[in-house]
Amino acid sequence: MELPPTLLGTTTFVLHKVGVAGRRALAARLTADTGLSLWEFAALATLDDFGPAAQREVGDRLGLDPSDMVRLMDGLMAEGLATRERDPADRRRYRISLTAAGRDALERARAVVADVERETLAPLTDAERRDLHSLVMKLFSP
Amino acid sequence: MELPPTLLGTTTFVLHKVGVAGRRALAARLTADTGLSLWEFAALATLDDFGPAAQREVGDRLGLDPSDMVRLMDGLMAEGLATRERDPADRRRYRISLTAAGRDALERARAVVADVERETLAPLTDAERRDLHSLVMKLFSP
DNA sequence: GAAATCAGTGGGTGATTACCAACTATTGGG
DNA sequence: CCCAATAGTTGGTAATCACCCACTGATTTC
Repeated sequence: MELPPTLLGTTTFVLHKVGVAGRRALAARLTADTGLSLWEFAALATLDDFGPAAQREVGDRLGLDPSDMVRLMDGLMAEGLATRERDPADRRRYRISLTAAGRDALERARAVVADVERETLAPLTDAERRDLHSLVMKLFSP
Repeated sequence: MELPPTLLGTTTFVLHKVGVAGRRALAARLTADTGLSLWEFAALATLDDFGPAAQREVGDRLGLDPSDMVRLMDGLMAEGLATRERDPADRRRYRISLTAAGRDALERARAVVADVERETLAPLTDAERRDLHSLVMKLFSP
């Protein structure tokens, strides 16, 4: 596919293409190898990185609508990866915790993610990967 | 929004977020300032970079389905930005050409794109922008 | 000159994403 | 004690994207 120079010269355009392709590869391998969706992986990672939290808190961190969080969490409960208990201090909130199975799934998912990451960044040297990461982090504001 | 380190440490994740945000900003400003969609801009740029071409050829370059190309081109015709003539050498094909208005719209669009590009890449120095562009180009295969 | 191929067209589908409105229950401030 | 705000839930909608199939008219291949 010979794209026009005008588009190839636009960093935003190429950045978007590469980002979408990377995400698709990641999502495909993640569901194939662990059965997790990207959002499920993100939620598990959030719970592991920050510890048990209310549903709303996880949703806020990930920028996910509360109503979508419900459905996401329903899935995690059904698969036995997390537990949902009412917070005794504030019975409106849940306290979502990872189960042992959840931590296990997360570990496997991390390995898959690292694997796909290596593949999609294969054209770059280690130094270039670090450069790329620091550059996109500078652009990442919200 | 304090995202979990696991996600922030994943280049693909940050790359995708930045790419999508950039594309959204680009699309919004483009339609606001010129009335063009991103695809319309891409099609105009393709026609300008490579000269008049068949509808199918433009679609192939952009990776767009033929049936979607029809609808895209219909829009460009309706706005008077391109003309559609049968190729006398092969009357199955069209010969799509830019009109003067089309070239004009493209010039204005280019300026908007350069403008938005400057804004979204503002956190980077000129050298860093060049680095970023060459890095993502290395990752851009198809 | 019949058959296979190709450009363009019309009319869809299904997945994804990202929302929104309205409701329950619980809580905290005044 | 009452009222506003909050956490969670249900049941949607709208936009976008990336397809797919069947068809027409024109061309190439055999």
